[in-house]
Amino acid sequence: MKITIKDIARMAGVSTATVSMVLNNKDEHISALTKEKILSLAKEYNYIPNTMARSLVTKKTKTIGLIIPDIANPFFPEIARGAEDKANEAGYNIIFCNTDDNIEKEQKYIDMLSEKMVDGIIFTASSDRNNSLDKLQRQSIPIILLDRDIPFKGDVGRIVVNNKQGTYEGTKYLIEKGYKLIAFINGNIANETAKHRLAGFKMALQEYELEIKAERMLEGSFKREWGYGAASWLLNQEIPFDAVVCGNDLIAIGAIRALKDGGKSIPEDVAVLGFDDIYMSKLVEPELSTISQPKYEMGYRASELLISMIEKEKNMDRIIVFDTKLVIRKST
Amino acid sequence: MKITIKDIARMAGVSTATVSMVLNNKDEHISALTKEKILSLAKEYNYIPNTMARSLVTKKTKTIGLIIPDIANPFFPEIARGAEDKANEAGYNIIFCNTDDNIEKEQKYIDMLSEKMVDGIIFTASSDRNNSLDKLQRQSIPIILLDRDIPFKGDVGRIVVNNKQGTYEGTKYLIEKGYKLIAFINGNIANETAKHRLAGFKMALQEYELEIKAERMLEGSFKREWGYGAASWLLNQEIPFDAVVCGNDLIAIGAIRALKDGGKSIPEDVAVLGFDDIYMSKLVEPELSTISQPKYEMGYRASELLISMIEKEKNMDRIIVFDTKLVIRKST
DNA sequence: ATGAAAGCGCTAACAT
DNA sequence: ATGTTAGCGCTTTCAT
Repeated sequence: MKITIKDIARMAGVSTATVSMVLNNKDEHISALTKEKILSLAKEYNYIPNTMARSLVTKKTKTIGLIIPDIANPFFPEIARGAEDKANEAGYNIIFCNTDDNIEKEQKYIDMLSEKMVDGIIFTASSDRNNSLDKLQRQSIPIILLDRDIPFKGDVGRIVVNNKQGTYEGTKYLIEKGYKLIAFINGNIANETAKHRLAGFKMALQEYELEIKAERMLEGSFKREWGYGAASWLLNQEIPFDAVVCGNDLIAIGAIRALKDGGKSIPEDVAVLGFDDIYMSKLVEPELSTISQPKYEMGYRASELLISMIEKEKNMDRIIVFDTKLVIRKST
Repeated sequence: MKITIKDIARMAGVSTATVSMVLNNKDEHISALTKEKILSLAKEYNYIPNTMARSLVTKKTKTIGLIIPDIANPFFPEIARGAEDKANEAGYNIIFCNTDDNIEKEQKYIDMLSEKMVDGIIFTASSDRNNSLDKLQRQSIPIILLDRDIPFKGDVGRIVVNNKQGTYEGTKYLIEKGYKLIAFINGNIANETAKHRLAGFKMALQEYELEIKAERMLEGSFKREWGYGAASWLLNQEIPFDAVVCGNDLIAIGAIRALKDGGKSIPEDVAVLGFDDIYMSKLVEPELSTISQPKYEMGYRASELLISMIEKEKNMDRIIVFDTKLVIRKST
């Protein structure tokens, strides 16, 4: 049997307005006595405010939506954790949604979230063929585009990492270490991220006047199985290579396995460089060198930016660009 | 500028009641014509129902809370994914919360969730010194206790795995393979889970009349660092052992590393058995044999049970016990 | 087949 | 310092 401000008002012999004010600390002109009375009554009867009722009038729900492809993909848990931590600090809750990069699911979730009147959305968009964003904008729900920087001209916040710079530096490092025949196993190139990573790779080769050979640049998906398949293919085709930079760590982990199965030793015969720095990159053997993204912080800052947009703070940058960090372990 | 049923009612020249009924498919006695009119108006103006207003009267929010220690812990993403998938199928959203096994955070989240009027909560409880559950029960919010089966006499659903049976079978397998000096590196024994896993281990030793030596049973935390430390200690103390079963995979992965650093080869010198079957157990070298829990399904069934409790279905079991499955890979 | 009206629990002017 | 009132957007009897 839930108790409401009405009940408390009756018991305290005051109006609901008074109770509401006290309970929301807008109590400048409330006498200490009634304040006391209300507070103790609230405690005694274990009063729990009904935020739905509040939200209905204030138009704020203190909840934000987090739309990602898949929480079970090792790249996302840390991001989600960062986002949740900041949200929680600021008194917000997070509703999380897994889209599997499927546009219909994205649309459906976006609809659900806007029905739930979330105050804002953090969105890892699968692609830009997506009118959901326009829909959201029309409702003027603040949006943060996270990780995947799709072209969208609306007023959104962006959290991106400098992918091109990342592979550029990683590849450069390899070149300066003396590797000359460097392959690139990419994820799905429909993805902006994949494009930028490839661009950084090429840029480094160009700068050092190394040949950019198509047969050494493979494109597939951001999965371990693809990394395994691609590296095996390179081996089977007897395409010469002494290093391979990978679109992400999962690909790299698959590639390492294929290389080892093919009798290569790492990094002596072939160096392998990953991207992301997921938890398990420290656990494979040899430990994976990788281009690290600050995942936790990306999530954290995404929430932070979103909340500042929600609360209409001025003068903050709408775009935060993170630099990657080259982490050298044992595979290069 | 959001549009409401009131607007639609005005435009269609009908009452809000009629609009509400049509939009909720309670339209048995509504003429096809007005139905049509309302539906097309709703579409044209891109009507989005305000679920807060709805919830205020129906007392249902179609959202459920998921309280776990840490989404960045590799054990939880799959569970969360399973829970979210089922919730989504049934039209529910999930609010997720990370407690770090910290009681204050648990309490705070539980309060937030009950203010948000979630329809139910899936809860991985850190301990039973916790009156939050009573609080929830008083509000008659359905609860599922997931994974950690704390003693609580209220009316809750439970999703548990047969931990004792798991380590029993795993240990038995090791014994039958000929291992005789089996160590056990456990997590924090304050935890019911840890207790049961230890009990299964002992049971197997007993059954085969193997000595249960205290020096071979270590207790720490469910972390990789502890696994490394514990295995190193065993080595340094020159305590004889030819196999080690671990409280979870993270511990096992740490132990493998320590053993390798100590010059042991696995499984020739020492066999290592994990528990959980997290994603990365396939990636370490040698691939980890482990006692597998059906994490995705546990999450999925947790949502399913919770939703059936919310929707007051009868005759379903309030407790679902999952069996573990011994997965033999290369480390044993 | 449709409408009128009450009310969910709360906040926010505006009065007093 | 506190009360009155209206209303947020919706659902749900009960009438008609």
